[in-house]
Amino acid sequence: MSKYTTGEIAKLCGVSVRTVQYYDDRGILVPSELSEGGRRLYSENDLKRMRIICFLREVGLPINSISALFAEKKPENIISILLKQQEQILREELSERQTKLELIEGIKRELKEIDSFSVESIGDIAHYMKQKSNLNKMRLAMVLTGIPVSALQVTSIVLWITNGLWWLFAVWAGVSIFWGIAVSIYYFGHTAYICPECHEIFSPALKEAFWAYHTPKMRRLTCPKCGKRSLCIEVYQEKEDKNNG
Amino acid sequence: MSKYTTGEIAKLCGVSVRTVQYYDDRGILVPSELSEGGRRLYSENDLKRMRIICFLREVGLPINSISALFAEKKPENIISILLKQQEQILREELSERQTKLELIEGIKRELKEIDSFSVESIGDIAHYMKQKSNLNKMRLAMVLTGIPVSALQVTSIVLWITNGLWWLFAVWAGVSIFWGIAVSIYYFGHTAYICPECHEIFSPALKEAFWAYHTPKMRRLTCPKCGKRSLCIEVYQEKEDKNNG
DNA sequence: TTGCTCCTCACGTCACGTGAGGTGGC
DNA sequence: TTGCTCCTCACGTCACGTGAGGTGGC
Repeated sequence: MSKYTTGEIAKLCGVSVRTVQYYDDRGILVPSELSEGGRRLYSENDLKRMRIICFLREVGLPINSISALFAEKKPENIISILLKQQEQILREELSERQTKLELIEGIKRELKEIDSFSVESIGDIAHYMKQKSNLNKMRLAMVLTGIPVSALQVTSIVLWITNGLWWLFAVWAGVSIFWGIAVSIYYFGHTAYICPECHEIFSPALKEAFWAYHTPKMRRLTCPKCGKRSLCIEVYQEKEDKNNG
Repeated sequence: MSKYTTGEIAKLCGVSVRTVQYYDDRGILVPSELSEGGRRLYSENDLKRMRIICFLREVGLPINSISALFAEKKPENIISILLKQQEQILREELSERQTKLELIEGIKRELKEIDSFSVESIGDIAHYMKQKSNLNKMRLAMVLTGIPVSALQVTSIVLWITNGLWWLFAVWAGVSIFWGIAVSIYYFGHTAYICPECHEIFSPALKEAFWAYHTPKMRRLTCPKCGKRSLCIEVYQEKEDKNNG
């Protein structure tokens, strides 16, 4: 019977000597023999067991589970459960990394759009990205409520031209003005802006915000804290009573 | 100026109190004030900094990197590098989990095909799976070398029927017999079999293996160790001089 | 005798979680 | 006075890596 030393086992299984020693400490691969000098000697069966251990480790099973597996009288019963659990864990870890990657992708996109960026602006963008879905939901809701108003507009114009029905157009005018005011109040009540200079989050006066130059993501506003006028990132604001005096 | 306690900061950022304290220990978020009783008091700016830290942690950046980032005079220079590195790391971790998942998928498939399985058979299957690509490469090579032989066969038969050219068929017979012997020797020289009973890996005698009943993955052979005749898994064998006596 | 391998401590890793035992603040 | 929050140690996690200082085996 050929016997293997620690180093030989390590080389055959592609791990470090320390790992083989560690598996002895943890009791999952105790050498079947010790030399007079106290050195570990592994048998052919030990090598096979080590190969099994290495495979289970490659799959990601923790040593405790491997230990439990070998302690079991009928390991067949437990192995498939362990593998299923491990599969579940791996899937979760996968989607976790996916999320992190998407966060990085997101911030890289946003950083490209900003010319002067500081570390603080990362905080701003992070805030913006977290509230992004809320913001998008609100915008979608606004567009959806706008559909009947637009439909009324088209109908009223068509009927005015074809049938001379002027009063429907007048109704549309009334409704659309009311709708516009309501939507504006709602919208600016639920959005806030981040000053790129001092990173203050503020809600502008309705009339300033309404007429201000803006892009889909930003609006040129005057920061109430630093007083500078610049393009501010729009973010969603949770409705909460303000207690800043 | 409103001041936040440890617990408030923790709640606002969705982390534990211990985490806030830990960030103080690590020096990435030192409270701007302490109460007389020695309690941490955080300012509005501290909260913003904490939000940045939390975002960077969510992305997976280690605390050392965050610390380095804040220590930098021009953090803009370093942040994009850090994010790129992190992206790289995440991609590697992703493919690592992918590999582990594929290993589990593989072993689950193999386990289904075996009726009586023990933990040792997992070692066998792991061995088989590792050598699988080698085995497939060899089989492909054999098929490819077989193509000219088959082509010769078809040609010779066609010419025999249409032109009465019998000698080409004779040539084919000679070549194909030679090819068959050569391939068999090569094939069985590079494959081994695992006994499902005692998990011994052995190379059978050529003539037994050649005639034995087999499936694409297994062959019914007699194990030289335990003497039992059973369906053995075929594995690839690295060519190496054997020194077992 | 000289390399090489192996041995046993024992600390370090990473970002906290989890008590223990004590105290501040409403 | 009573809960509640917060404080500081300090150990535990997980699978080894990495010396240090010493020794076995060819």
